[in-house]
This record gives sequence, C-alpha cells and structure tokens, in this order.
Amino acid sequence: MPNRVSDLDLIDRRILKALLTEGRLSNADLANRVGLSASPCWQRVRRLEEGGFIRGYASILDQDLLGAAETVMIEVVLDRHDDEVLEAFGRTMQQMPEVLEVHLTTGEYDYLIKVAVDGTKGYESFLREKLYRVRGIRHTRSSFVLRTLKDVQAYIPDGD
Amino acid sequence: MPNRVSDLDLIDRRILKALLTEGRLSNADLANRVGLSASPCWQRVRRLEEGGFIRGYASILDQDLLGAAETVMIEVVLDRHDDEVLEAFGRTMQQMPEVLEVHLTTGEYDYLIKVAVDGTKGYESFLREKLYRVRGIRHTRSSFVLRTLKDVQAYIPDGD
DNA sequence: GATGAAAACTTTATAAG
DNA sequence: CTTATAAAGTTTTCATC
Repeated sequence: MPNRVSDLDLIDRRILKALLTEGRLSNADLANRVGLSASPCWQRVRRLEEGGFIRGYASILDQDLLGAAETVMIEVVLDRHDDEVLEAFGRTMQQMPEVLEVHLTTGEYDYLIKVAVDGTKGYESFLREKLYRVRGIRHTRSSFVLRTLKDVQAYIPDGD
Repeated sequence: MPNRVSDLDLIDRRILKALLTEGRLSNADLANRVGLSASPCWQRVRRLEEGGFIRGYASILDQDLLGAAETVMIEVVLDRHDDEVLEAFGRTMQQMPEVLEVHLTTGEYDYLIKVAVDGTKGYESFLREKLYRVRGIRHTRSSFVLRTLKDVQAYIPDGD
C-alpha cells in the first residue's frame, strides 16, 4: 500500500488529477482516461484511498445560486497569543457554517478566515452578530473577493 | 427546475449538505439520510444538478502525503491597476498548478493567492522562479499556514 | 410525494494468462 | 499488467398509486 509521495507513479498521478476535478468518474471512464484497463485501475484507486491519498469526495456547489454569494477574507489579530486563546478562537470559527476556511498563520495576523456573506449587509451582520461577539479579538482587516479565478483542493506534484 | 435560492426546500438543503462532504453517497443512502424514498431523492439530485446548484464533484486529496505539504497565503500588490494588467496576472497565476486559489480582491492588495509549497525551500523557489518572474508586481506579503482547521467548498444558508 | 420494476451500468472480488 | 467472469449493488427510466 503506498503511503509516501515516492510510491506514486505517473499513472497514480493521472488518476489523482482526474479525480481531483471529476470525483464521480466511473472506473471504466477513469481507466480509459489514464490508459489502463478497468481492473488494475480499480486496484489503484482502492490503494490510493486506503493509503490515505484520497481522503474523500465532495460536491462543488454554486454559492451564487445558494445565496451568501460574496466572499470575504478576514485577517484576525488576537489580544493574546497563548495556545488556549488561539485554539478557542479557532474552534469557534470552525463551528460557524458561513465560515468556509479557517487558517492559523505565521506573520502579521493570527487567523485568516474565508467567509460567505450575503452582500455588505450580510457582511455587517456577520461582523456585528458573530465575529465581534467572540472575545479576544484585537483587530481585523477584511478584503472582499471581487472574482475567484481558481479554487482547487490540492496540488499533485510531478514525479520528476 | 430550481434556479433560485427560494426554490430550495428543507430537503434540498439536506441533500446539498450531505453531498457537500460526502460527494459519493449512493442515492439509496442519501434518500435514507434526508428522509425520502429513493425515487424522489434521485429526482431532486437531478434537479439540483440541472439547476446548476451542484456544479460537479471532486475528490479531497491529502496534500501532506502528496508532497508540497505547506500552504502559503500570498497577498500581491501590482504596479498598475488597469484591467489589462490585473487580468494578465490572474491568468498567469491560474495556470500554475501549485497555486490552489486565486482571488482578485478589494482593499490593500490586489490578489490573494494560496500556494502549496514544499517547505521553505519550495517557497523560496516558487517566489524566485515563478512569482517574481511575472511582470508588474509592486510587492507581496506572505503568511505560512500553520494549521488549517476548516476548508469547505460552500455554505448552504438555512431557508428560515 | 411513495412503491415497484426493468435494463444498463458499476462496483467489487476473483481467477487465469 | 491484461482479459474474463460473476454476484451484488447502483443508476436511470418509467409506470402506477
């Protein structure tokens, strides 16, 4: 069972690249795409799942149609930087459904969060009713996303 | 065919929530999960796909196992802000496979990009060999991601 | 909405070249 | 790796209540 990058050959990488953007490809189509017959292709997918390379499958939803069509990136600086405060903040953010991404970072701020909001009104109410009710925030800095040109889940390095 | 938020009822929302994190649920399991029998559940999934709510399916890969295990958020300020320069930069970033997200934003910087790198060496070589070969960059500001606590693709607002 | 059924396809396992 | 087989499960369509 592969569990390191070096265990992946060119065909494994092709499988991962195909499934990254088309997670519901049938085994027959996938085999055809990567240049294998069905049976070894299926075994490779199993191995990639069991080895943890493929962690799961997700649907890609249209946020515009769902509402909360605007995306805001909010950098958050906390008052204190001890583990307890940092972790508590992270856990709180994690639980808010409109918060899509929560990243603890190095540098000038502590957290970067990506939030789906419904216009400037939605943004305002997220800040006032949710974010600023969390204790320990020193300050925040927001940038609205005007356009997202790419949003993929992973990068599959070439094995050269 | 639904094509607005208001066309989604509670069961549609349940279907989307389930598929958001388990994109390969079988129709039988999904039906059971959302409290429907198989046939109407299947019709709803079809409608959600045709209505554009579900744009596709993806696999979730383990970036640690694949290599390029570190994530860096890089804010980029460009020299000029005319459409031509902005779009050209965006398109260039979009084509680099290690660049996972490309967002054109309001505020103090122009673009926020999320990049998968292989340690500080990989970061350095991305900056030197890729990012700084692109013309028109005034400056950048990077933050390494220490930990990602949440990373989901969409938010399904409640229909209340 | 629920149920049931039929055909086509997919998944999963296994055997043999 | 390939081809082939087979049972179980899933997808898709469609008719009926």
